Amino acid sequence: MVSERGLDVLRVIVKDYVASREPVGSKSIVDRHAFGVSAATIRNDMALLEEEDLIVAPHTSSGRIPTDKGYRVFVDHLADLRPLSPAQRHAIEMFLGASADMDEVLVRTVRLLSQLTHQVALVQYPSVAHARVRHIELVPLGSARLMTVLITDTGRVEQRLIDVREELTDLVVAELRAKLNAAIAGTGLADAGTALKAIPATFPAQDVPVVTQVVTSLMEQVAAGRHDKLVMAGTANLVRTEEDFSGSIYPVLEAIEEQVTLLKLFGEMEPDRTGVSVSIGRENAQFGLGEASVLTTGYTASRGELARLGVLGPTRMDYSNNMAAVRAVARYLSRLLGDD
Amino acid sequence: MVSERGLDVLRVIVKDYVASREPVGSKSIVDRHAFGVSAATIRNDMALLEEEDLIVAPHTSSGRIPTDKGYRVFVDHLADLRPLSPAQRHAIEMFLGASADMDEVLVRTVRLLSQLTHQVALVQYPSVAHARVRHIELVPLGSARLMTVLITDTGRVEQRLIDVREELTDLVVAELRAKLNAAIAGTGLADAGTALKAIPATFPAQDVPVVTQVVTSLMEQVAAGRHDKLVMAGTANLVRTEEDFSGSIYPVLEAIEEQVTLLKLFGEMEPDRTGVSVSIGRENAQFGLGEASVLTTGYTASRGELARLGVLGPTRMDYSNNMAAVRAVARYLSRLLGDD
DNA sequence: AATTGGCAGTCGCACAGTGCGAGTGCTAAT
DNA sequence: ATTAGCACTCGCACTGTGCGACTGCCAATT
Repeated sequence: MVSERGLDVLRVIVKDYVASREPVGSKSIVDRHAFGVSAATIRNDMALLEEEDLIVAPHTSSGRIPTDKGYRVFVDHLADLRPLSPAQRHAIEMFLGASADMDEVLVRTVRLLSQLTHQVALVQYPSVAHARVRHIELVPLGSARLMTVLITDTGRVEQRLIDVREELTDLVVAELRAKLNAAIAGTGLADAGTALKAIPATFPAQDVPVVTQVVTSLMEQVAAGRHDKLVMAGTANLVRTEEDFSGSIYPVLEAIEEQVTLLKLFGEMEPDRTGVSVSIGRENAQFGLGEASVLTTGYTASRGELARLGVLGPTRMDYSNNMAAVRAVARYLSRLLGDD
Repeated sequence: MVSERGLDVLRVIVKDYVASREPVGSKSIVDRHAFGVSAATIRNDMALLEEEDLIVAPHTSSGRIPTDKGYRVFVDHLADLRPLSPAQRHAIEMFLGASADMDEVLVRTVRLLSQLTHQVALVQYPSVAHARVRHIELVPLGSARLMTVLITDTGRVEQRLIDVREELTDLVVAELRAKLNAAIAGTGLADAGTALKAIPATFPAQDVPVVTQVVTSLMEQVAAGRHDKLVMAGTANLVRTEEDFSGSIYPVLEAIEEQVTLLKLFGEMEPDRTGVSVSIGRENAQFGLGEASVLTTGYTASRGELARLGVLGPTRMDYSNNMAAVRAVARYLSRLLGDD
């Protein structure tokens, strides 16, 4: 069994390794930290830790580095949620200053988070699942193309192009627009589908096919509106930490560009005791991110909608600082977007 | 003076170097290409080319590699616009199949382009400068916050958040919405500002301050709507070509994330004889991209609006293929978005 | 005048050999 | 349980060396 002091040893191994990127040996531990025991004792503790698979020696007679399991124990039991530095608080305050449109807010948030953590930052758009339709707009583009715009009361805007097979006169467009808005403005996205179905029948026979096409597309759009979007910043930071990935960071960058993967990962993560959910190393292997860790937490947008934000970086990252930053930014963003 | 054959030599040096990433020597040239002369003759030509600063030897007695100037001459005079391979054409056709909303189209386009070229691909959103206002929507969020949505007839949607200082009743919002739409629906973005100014005066005195605030914000939004946006894909490709950048690719990735930089660069590039504009190596030094090349061309969105798309990669890239791909994708996108 | 074969000279690079130092595990003593 | 001592293991940085690729120049050839 690993002793109390043994866990302290694990803690400093994680900290020192994260800071220096070098395997840490028993000697350097007693030098840098006041343990009050000799190096040999530390060595015994380290042997225990290695038996428990919490640390490994990359090669005979070098210092030890934490395993994924070691990081897990560190995060769950040992990490002190270090409060943000004054400089970091200042950065958040600065950012809070101006508010613009929603896209802009999320872009600024994600940049802020990436600067605070020096990692890749991710912010999920608020979900539209519980939103209500605020307005539908039809925009004819040329003679055979129509753009539909769906605005929800949570501020989400979805647009879509339709190639209409038959001529669509301005008159029909205007009528359709009016009827659509009358029918579904105010209804929840979940119910909008049924409200739409009845519309085509109210048109003269010769317009039914084309109107049906438009309405069908709109129904698809309503259904598809639930898929989520991500904004991202700080991919350059991945390069900075390149040495922490054994092979190339190419597959990591690929996984990141494939947002679907990340969204799935986001979906699977549940918050832990600190409110920040952490997924470490091989726990992400199925997503091609076996050497990366992901920290996320939720934030609330308007109308109580929940979405997530977080950071992604090498397994060897500063969990204490990054967890604190993620939590702080989520709070600020919630306040900024919330209903008050 | 560089002879006709000398230029041929430059051409094969560029081609071979791009393909192999290794300095090319006189021997390998006569081996791989049927020049009908001996290596010594090629050596003489190469000495000439070096005098003209078109190629250099990275170190004594190694093969030669093209200079930026060499690439420039290659692009301007020697590159054959190789037609796309059947596989590439196929990829474009596949992509053409489905059409969805505008964001979706641009995202798919940029991914396609990055796959065709194996470089970072960039697509600029169509400019809104000449657009007309189609609809304005006001969405109250909570009690003290309002979201404004501006839809143009080119399919661009701009949204923005306002913190209203005073209570804004639903009644006032509805009235304001109606008046706004009556006043500026159909006017060009350029004229919208003046049309808006008169609105606040038509409200009862106690509502004037808050209405003025909303209208002012909208005017800003109209003015700001001209700033452009980029979508991007394939940053992972930069990592693949990392060896082509002398230092780290970190500054390159940073410059790319700073979209303002790229937009400025886009703005400065004029198409050349082939319709594709090329900026090579140190020509981009002011943007932190001194070891990169950028190929762009224009495409036309609906209503004849012009925007640009292109790729960015290491100076040592396959210009022939990439120029062809950029041109082909621009054509397809123009057809897809065009008025017909 | 252009081209060619020959030849000496240069220099990067891959490779093997070596010594150093950091760190470990084990054991016997406290 | 803790400690000092010690033999042992390896990674790593350094060095020297031989090889090969390529060039530039020159005298001979067409």
